[in-house]
Amino acid sequence: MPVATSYTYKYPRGALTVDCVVFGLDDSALKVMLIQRGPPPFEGKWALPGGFVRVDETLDQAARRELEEETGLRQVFLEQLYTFSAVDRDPRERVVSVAYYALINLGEHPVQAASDAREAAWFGVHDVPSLAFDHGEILQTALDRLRGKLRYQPIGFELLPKKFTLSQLQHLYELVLERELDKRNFRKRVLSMDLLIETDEVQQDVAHRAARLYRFDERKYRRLTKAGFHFEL
Amino acid sequence: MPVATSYTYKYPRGALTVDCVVFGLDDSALKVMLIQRGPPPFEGKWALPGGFVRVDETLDQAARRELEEETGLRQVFLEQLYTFSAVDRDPRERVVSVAYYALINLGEHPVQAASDAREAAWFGVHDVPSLAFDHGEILQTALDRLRGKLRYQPIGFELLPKKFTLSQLQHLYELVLERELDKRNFRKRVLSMDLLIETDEVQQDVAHRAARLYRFDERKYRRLTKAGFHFEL
DNA sequence: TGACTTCGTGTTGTTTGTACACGTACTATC
DNA sequence: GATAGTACGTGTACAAACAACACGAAGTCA
Repeated sequence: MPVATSYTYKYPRGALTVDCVVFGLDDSALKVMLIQRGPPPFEGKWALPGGFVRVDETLDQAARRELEEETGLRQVFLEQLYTFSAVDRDPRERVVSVAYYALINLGEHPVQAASDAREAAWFGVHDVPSLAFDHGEILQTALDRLRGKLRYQPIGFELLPKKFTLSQLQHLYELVLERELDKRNFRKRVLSMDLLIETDEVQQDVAHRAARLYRFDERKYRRLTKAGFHFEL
Repeated sequence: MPVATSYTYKYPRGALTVDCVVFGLDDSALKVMLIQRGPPPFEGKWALPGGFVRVDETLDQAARRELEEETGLRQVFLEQLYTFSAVDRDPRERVVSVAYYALINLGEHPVQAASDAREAAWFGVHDVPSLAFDHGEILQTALDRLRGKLRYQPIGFELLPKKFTLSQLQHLYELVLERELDKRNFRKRVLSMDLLIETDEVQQDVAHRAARLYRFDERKYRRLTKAGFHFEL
């Protein structure tokens, strides 16, 4: 550890943080993970997980580090969203924040209690309390981005288990896009892209006829993408 | 002016800059504006216009200020692109840069010589020299974004004069998307959106039959957008 | 007046999108 | 073991959108 206890610059510098909007899919709703703040400002309020960027790490690294420190999540889909810079967005001092969004499957990524004992919880995206800082605006931006991207990039699969049924996939699209889709037409389109691998397994433990499980063929998708293929649902 | 000559913090802080990718449309090609660097590092190399963010301004404000200072451009279309944060992207010290892209019409926005005497020039986007810092990567990201957005947002009009011909519009799409479009089909689609206002003027000073001039109906576009309309070309 | 350039316009065949219903497989309960 | 309940998996027909394609008219210039 360096002994230095302060750093001096010729001009004032704002601080730089990352904030993560973590989306998860419950069987019934699209959820977002929030953390209850300990220290002021906004003590006790809910906020997005995030924190200060260190001087020797990239923003992606910072986002992944904070995500793991505060929620235990590792190796998730994570993408930069937007950089927020309102001068008074943090009441303490100037803070610019680079927002990220992450997509995880709730079943395969149980969220551990945060290591520093702050409480983490899932909220339905249409049922979040008032948030600290400008995190409400960040969340709204993330939702818009997710809705936009879902149509023309295969990011929805990040919200599902590796093996999933076509009904689960359709349900996910209906939840995010907020409109109903026709079952037969949806299946026709999805399968016509030829990017799903039909496994020989079916759903377990359901109280009705079990549906077939599929996997997303990511290798094939990447191959096709390089050849100019354009995903769209 | 404050008397203080230094600012001290408990932890080291990187600097924050903005960089602008300014696209302009010449009659024959899509161009990008570059500035020749004076001081080291990368002295004499071409780079994107940009500079340090002040502690009391937003990123948008910083981008507009730098754009005006270095190129004289004001009141242009400007949108945040991405934030670049490779630890060694600036050899002097840690610098995180928020990239913006701007779209201007070359005829209506002649670029003045930069006030601080650095040279500014336009380059065809496929004909740029090796750039300072990671500006080559930033430019490539901006090009990808422009190509992607052109399809589903009416940003192309920013590159044209207020009154333009359908051929100019088509030409722009062909230049950016890098493929030929069918004239009759293009016109049919554009006009069917009913967002262009036919003026009673025609092109001037051309050595052939003059084409009719149109204007983009931005008010109507905004109105329709609020009602759920989705632009697509 | 003739040569040259760009403008502006419709139709047809093909592909894609959309609307729509029912028998089957399996589980749980009585 | 019969029955009720639930979600699964499938095809067709009509409408709309897309793609391919050519030529006469308007205007300038020499």
